[in-house]
Amino acid sequence: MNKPVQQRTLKTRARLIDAANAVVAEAGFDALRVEQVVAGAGVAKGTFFAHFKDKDALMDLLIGARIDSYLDQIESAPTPRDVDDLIETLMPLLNFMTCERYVFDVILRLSGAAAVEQIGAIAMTFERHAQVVAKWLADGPFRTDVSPELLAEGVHAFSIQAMALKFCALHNSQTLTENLRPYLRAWLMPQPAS
Amino acid sequence: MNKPVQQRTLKTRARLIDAANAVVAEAGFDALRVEQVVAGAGVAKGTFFAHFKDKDALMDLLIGARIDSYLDQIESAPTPRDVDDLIETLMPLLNFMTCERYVFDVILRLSGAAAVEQIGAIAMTFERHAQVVAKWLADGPFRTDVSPELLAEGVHAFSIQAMALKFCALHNSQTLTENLRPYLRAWLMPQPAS
DNA sequence: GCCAATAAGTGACCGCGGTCAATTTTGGAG
DNA sequence: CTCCAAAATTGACCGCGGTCACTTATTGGC
Repeated sequence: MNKPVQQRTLKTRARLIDAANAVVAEAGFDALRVEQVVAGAGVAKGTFFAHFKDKDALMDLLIGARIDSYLDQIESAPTPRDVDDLIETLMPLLNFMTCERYVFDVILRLSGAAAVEQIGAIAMTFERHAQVVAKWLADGPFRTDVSPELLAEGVHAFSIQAMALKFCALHNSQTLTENLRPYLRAWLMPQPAS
Repeated sequence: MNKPVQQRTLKTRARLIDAANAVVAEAGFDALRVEQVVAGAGVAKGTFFAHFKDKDALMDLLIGARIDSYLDQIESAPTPRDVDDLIETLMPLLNFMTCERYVFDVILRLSGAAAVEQIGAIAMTFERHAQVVAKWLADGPFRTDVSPELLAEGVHAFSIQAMALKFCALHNSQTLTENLRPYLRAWLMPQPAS
């Protein structure tokens, strides 16, 4: 039984990821060029694509890792007591997801995997996000006529909506928080007329 | 005062759009190549970009026009009496928006204009969509504790969510309609526990 | 009808993501 | 140690969106 993966492979992969992180730190995600990454890692272009299916796969890794670290923070935060509390807890993540237009686009594009066998880091974080939020919503002072899972999916949908508005010239006069609050109030604590 | 736009310009533009529509009819939006469009129109590549800022601008026009025609149908439909009725009325539009993964991506990307002066066709249709739905929701048997405008934005957010799930391997076992129904029931007709 | 001034059109060229046949490196079998 | 098949790497090449200095057509003033 062969050692299935060589040491060299791991080293090259690490060099590519390090180089990519350096480029991102320097110039942001949108400015990342594959040629720059391979130059920084000291390998040929083809090597990059032997390690990553395409540029999106690298972005999935880089962005997914950061989302995951935000989720770590979120998971260790206390259960929010109301909508404002919930929003405040989510804000670091939402701010990261909208730090660049390009980042938001990549996240939307990769948040659903086309096939089960190619679920990426970002798609995983979305599952995790839903679970964390659902657990909160089951405990909190929110509506109980629908399942916490459905509520969490709604929080997700409205977060996407609010983030999209941030990039829209017609609606970006309000902050993300201000956009999100009325949605979540109406979603989580409805007061329908009798 | 000069005639600001020449006849030739309109003719070339029309030829480009015709050629683009022919390509789309033949092979779909995703397969459209600028080189194929200019070949079909009998002009040089540079001419294309004198008429459209980029390929997305052409897509905005083509896709926006189709969305608009679906909105015409929707607008002339009777006010929906319940959630299922609403979904059925919206379905032709939602089906078109998810006819190709590429089309959905373009719509998401162009649904918010980065600057007011460059609001495109798709962004316009989203405004129109919100107005049509808001008018319906004001009349129908739906919750009244929040404004019809906010309700309409929610319908939009959940529609996007349901469409995204259609492209997601983890959640595409249900149809778009089945995904959308529980969201809209919970959003438009909440029954919170007393 | 002629002549600038301006608008429209051209195509060679570039940037960058992605491919692949050829080459080098690796690690275990004999 | 030698050999070799699989794994890793290479870099020339391609596809395609987008640019721009230059050419060609149009139009209003004389």
